[in-house]
This record gives sequence, C-alpha cells and structure tokens, in this order.
Amino acid sequence: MNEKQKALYEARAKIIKAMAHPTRLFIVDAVSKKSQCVAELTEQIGADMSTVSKHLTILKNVGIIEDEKRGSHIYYKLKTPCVMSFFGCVESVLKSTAVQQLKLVK
Amino acid sequence: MNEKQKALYEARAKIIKAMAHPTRLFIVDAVSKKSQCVAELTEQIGADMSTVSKHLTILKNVGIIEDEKRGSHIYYKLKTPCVMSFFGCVESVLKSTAVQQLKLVK
DNA sequence: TAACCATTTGGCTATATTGCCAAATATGCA
DNA sequence: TGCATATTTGGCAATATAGCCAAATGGTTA
Repeated sequence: MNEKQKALYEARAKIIKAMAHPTRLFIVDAVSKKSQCVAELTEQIGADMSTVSKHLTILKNVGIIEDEKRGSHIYYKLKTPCVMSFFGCVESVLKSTAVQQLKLVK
Repeated sequence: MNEKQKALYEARAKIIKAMAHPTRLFIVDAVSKKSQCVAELTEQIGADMSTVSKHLTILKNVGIIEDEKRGSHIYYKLKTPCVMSFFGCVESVLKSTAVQQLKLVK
C-alpha cells in the first residue's frame, strides 16, 4: 500500500468510523425520518446533551448529516441518504451470524 | 431508547466498527477480489503479521469474512458481500464534502 | 441591556483500540 | 520424532474515544 492508497483508506475509514457508534447510528436513523435538534435527540437517547452534541459534530464533520439554523434552534438532517443502506447490510450480517450460532446450539 | 433497542444499536455498531479501520477496509477490499491468507495480506499492508491477524479476527468475529483451512494455510474470504456497497456510499460522501470544500476555496 | 433558551466547548477521567514484540500453537514434512 | 512454516495469542505502551460536568457562546425576547 503506497501513501496515496493509505490516505484514501484512512479517509474512507474516517467516514465509517463516524457511523460506528450506537448513539450515532441512532441519530442517523432518527434524522433520516425527520430533521431534529439536539434537545429532541437527547431526550430519545437519554445521555447528556453535550455528549449528543459531540456525536452530532462528528457526523456533521464527515458529511453524513448537515445542520440548518432556524431561529434559535439548529435542526440536523441526513445529508447523504445512501448511508441508510448500511442498515440493511448490517442486518443481514447479524442474521447470518445468528443462523450460524443456532446451528452450533443444535 | 429502551434496553432492547439499545442492544440492537450496539450490535449494529459492532459490525460497522469492524469496518471502521483503514487496514480492515483494505482487507475487506482485498479478500473480496480473491481469498488470501495472512502472509499475503501482511505483505500488501506493511504492518506486523500479528497485527494483521488481529484485524482478521475482528472481521471474522462479526461475520464479515470467514476462513477456510487448506493444508497449512488459512484463506480468508468475504462472507457478506453486501458490505462492498459501503465503499460506493463512502465514496459519494467523500465527493460531496470535497465539492463543498472547493466551494469554500473559490 | 438583562434574563433566557438552545447549543457547543473545555476539561477531565475512564475505557477501548492499536501496534509491536516475543512466545505459543498448529500443520506438514523429512 | 523433530524441524520448518503458517498463524495466533499474550502482554504491554501509546493513542484515541466516550461521557459527564461546568462554563462559554449565540440568538431571542422582555
């Protein structure tokens, strides 16, 4: 792997890493349904608002979500909808391992 | 988020987390093209073989790749091909942010 | 301008991840 | 059996991540 390739894989990994957290996955899922602000998301997640805010920043920095200021509120929404396809694949990975674990039990 | 939901998001995140590393992304890419063993991958990656082996274990444990023993070699191959769709989406996220950064420069 | 609401930032601690080296394990062959 | 090859495991140090609290910022309204 040369330097250029390495940099490319790092850039890709950074984006996937932004999705690689339960709270951030929830956020992506939630804002894909409707634009929401930190306070709303915080209520659903049940963590400190500052924590949720930091997760939002991470997702925003890589370009997965974007913010829109409306008055004193900041609404977050999905910027790159293709990330939703991750969910389907992840589900099939989960299912495939579940099937295999079932076989082991039998 | 109730406990069950939380557990589901954690399970999903674990799978995505397995992809969230430059070396592991490279491995997924590489073994999607052809089955390979640690030594081969190590050569391309340029890290310690034990490091590469650990990355393989992480990917295997979540069910993204699987191993196949042939004689004294262990070949790794892609188990859940849908993860390849991540690349396309990641590329479009990269492109979309690149375009935006260009606009800022102008 | 002051009090207020929404949100982010700084700072700190706890925990998790990564990568190397050295040692262990497993397999094949002389 | 014993040595060579292929790969994994243990252990440790360095770095990164996550979460909370407290404080700061920024816009809104009285």
